[in-house]
Amino acid sequence: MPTVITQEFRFAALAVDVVVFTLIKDTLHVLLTRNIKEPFKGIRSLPGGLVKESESLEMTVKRVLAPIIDGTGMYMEQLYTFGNVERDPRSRVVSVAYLALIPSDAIHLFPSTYDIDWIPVNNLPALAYDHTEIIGTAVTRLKGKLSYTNIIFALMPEEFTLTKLQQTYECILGHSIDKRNFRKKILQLDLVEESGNTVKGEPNRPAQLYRFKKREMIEIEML
Amino acid sequence: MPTVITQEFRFAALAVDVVVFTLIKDTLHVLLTRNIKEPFKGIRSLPGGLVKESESLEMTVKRVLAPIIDGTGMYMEQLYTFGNVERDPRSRVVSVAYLALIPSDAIHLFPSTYDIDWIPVNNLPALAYDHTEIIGTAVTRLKGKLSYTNIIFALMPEEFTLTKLQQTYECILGHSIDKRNFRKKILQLDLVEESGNTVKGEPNRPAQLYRFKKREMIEIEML
DNA sequence: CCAAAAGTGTTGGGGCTACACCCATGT
DNA sequence: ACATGGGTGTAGCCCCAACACTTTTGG
Repeated sequence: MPTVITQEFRFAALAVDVVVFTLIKDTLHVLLTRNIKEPFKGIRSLPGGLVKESESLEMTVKRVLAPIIDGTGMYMEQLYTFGNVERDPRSRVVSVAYLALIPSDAIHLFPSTYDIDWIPVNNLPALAYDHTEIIGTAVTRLKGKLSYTNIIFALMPEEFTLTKLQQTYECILGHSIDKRNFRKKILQLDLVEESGNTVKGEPNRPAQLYRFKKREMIEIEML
Repeated sequence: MPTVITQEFRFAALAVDVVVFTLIKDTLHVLLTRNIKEPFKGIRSLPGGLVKESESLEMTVKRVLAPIIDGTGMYMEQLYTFGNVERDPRSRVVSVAYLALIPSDAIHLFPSTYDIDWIPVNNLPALAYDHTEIIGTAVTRLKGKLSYTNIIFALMPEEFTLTKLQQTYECILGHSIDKRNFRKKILQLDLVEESGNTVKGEPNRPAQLYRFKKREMIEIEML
């Protein structure tokens, strides 16, 4: 690399795009905004923004999300960098995509001038840029991580029933799981503990509530 | 994002750094160059370079490697993007790191004015920038992929013995594997076939040579 | 004939899958 | 009492891990 980096190499803008997933009514949803300016006016896209000179990539992600959702304690990881020459029609923009997960009880959007919504990933409209591809990459990553990490904790509220946990796996993986085997496996892995509380007010036997012992990602053979 | 991307956002240079691994004498080696200019004169670093305006990231990787090694048919994947503000003392440089693998019979370096060598990953010298961290990330990725893909093909020559294949797994994973179980598993996965040739000229029983049926990466439960 | 690495089967145990009924509550 | 989801155990099978000796060649 050259000793001095000339202006010739500062042609690209650097952006982040964030794929925020959550679970709504047993369906995986992604956070989308609607562009208010050309060249994609009216078309939906992922929340994102240009990196500023004094910001790390993670800082940019937090800044971009701050006006939209409460990202406190949110799980976040770098997903992939999309650098095709033609991916942004305005000029060369290289985008570092991030994957973020928030629990289903923290999905409330802040009041905003932006037009922002949760959209089911299985029913996406046409999106700006290469954002359809980015979301596809994110879904693949999430599915993969479900089977060798405890990442699912990042989609669950503080307390939850084992049935709810199982449904979460099922609707992301796209296939059903045997109830007894699932419970044996989860309990044996020793990742959750009873909270002592139960679900009340339903016309059936009240379910035991559980919580994760640790809310940090570890690698472990799951399903 | 703004409609027009002003010069204010074009502060960063974009670079690629490539972690090229190969196997030499049953040890994982990485390709390192020695810097000939400040601020890291004399210090080793990964081969890399600044992305040009008309290049995709992959094109930059190929251009950077072309004078050094024959990368024809080389396996390559994007590894991670390193974007800390202070990672390059000269100015803001965001680097997209790539992981590349080449077979042990294709490691010959092109004659070059650069000072380039294969260095064992377990015995790295101090490196420039955050390149030690990048190599660490690459080793972790490689180990992980060994267990759920057939990626090892990218480190093997066209023909090889099963013992050699096993040794390759062992020295990357860092633990030994039972010979009979290993051979059962590999043959059952149906990834390799006998080439018909045998090793000649050794003072012991000649080993059968095998080749991979397909030299492209697939996901499959390995070890 | 000796040294060196190649090649080959079996057995036991643990984990996964498949499967059906009783329980506790609200109405 | 009934409707609804919660909660539980077992048996067969498959896969994995552990383990040692014979074979083939060159010198």
